[in-house]
Amino acid sequence: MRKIAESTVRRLSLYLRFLEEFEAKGIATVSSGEVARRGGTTSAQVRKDLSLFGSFGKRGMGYSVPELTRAVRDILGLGRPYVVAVVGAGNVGSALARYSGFASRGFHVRWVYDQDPGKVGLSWDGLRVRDVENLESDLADHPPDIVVVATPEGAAQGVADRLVTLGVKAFLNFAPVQLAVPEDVMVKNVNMAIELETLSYALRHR
Amino acid sequence: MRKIAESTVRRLSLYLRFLEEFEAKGIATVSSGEVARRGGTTSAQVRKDLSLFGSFGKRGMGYSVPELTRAVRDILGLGRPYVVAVVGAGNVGSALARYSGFASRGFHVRWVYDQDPGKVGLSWDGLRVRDVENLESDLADHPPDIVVVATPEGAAQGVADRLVTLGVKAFLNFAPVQLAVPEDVMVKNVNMAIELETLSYALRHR
DNA sequence: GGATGTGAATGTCTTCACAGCT
DNA sequence: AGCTGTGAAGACATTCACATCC
Repeated sequence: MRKIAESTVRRLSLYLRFLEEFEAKGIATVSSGEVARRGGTTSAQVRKDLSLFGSFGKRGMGYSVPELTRAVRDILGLGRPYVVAVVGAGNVGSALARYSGFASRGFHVRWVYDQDPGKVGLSWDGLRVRDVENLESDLADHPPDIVVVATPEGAAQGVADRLVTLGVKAFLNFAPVQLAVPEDVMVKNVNMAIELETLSYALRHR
Repeated sequence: MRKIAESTVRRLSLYLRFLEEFEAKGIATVSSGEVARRGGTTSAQVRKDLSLFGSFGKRGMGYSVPELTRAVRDILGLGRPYVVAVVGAGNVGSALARYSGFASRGFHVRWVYDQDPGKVGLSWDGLRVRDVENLESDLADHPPDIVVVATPEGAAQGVADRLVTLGVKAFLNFAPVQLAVPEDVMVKNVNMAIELETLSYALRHR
């Protein structure tokens, strides 16, 4: 399949949320315009995004909500569950591990790690915080699909290196460092400082 | 000033982090190539990003770290402090209110609100959680520069409306809804589902 | 009639490549 | 010689507009 822009994937993920709402309300069909209005974009954009993956609508009719929902879920790879590990049981790790929105989309946090003996052994919603020493023994056989890195800055690269060795192919990185990983490993960075600074930039320049 | 792409602003914010590290290490000058390598981009991109705002380097020499750091901080609007309020004292709100990285960049969380009487009155690192009823009486005279919306989905729009009325011009929205606000109000959305789903998309399509 | 799907046109961002300073 | 600053070229993304089909 042809290369798809990340912006397209992000919009599909956004549309999916609306589609799930429509489905929950029992709405049978939607037009590209309705999805667009909800998502703050244009009907042409919605149609183009979808058309990159196939023809899901009926001319004159719009899209069947259940069919399109299933199609988008499938495009996004949500047709199967993902095992997630969180490394770093600080503020961020704690919030993520407890966040129920993850599981409802098929992302199951099965492991939480920390280095601090004061945190190891604590139980969060039935999930025990384990010593980061156990990474290899726990995960060597079945590496998680996705690892959330929520360690302090200094520990992130070392943890990532160990997990890459174990075969982890996708990281969601909250540590404010650029992780160095092999070509075939994906890293998605989330950085609150950047989000706030785009706001401060905008506040200043208007 | 000409319109600057958000991607440029995000990169500048990233460069700033590296510049601050270089400055802390006492490094006097950097080239665009050094910043680029650190940030996973190209030297031409770094020079172009900076040139949109002025000429900060010396040909043949590179950029003075202290001068460039100051310039980028200024571009991003970080020359002054920002008062931040957090609405919603759940997992996300709690993590953000306690996150020390905010204050070090000049973003000072001065207010935390929740609706739940069980949370109101709790003290987090010296910051008392207040009842969301008090929004107007607390903030009418001096609305915060930025409000972090970390409420449940259903409460977000109502809270945003009240804050817009109070004069708030910038929101960082963690609630998974598209907030409707006037033209001159900025909303930056942060949505973990989207981040995870760009990863699941990538895991599926390779 | 009404909404999709899609080439073509437009707009935006990134990369190239080199003149111009130090 | 080395590195910046920047027009020009190229790549990429969005919007337009309309033929096509239900």
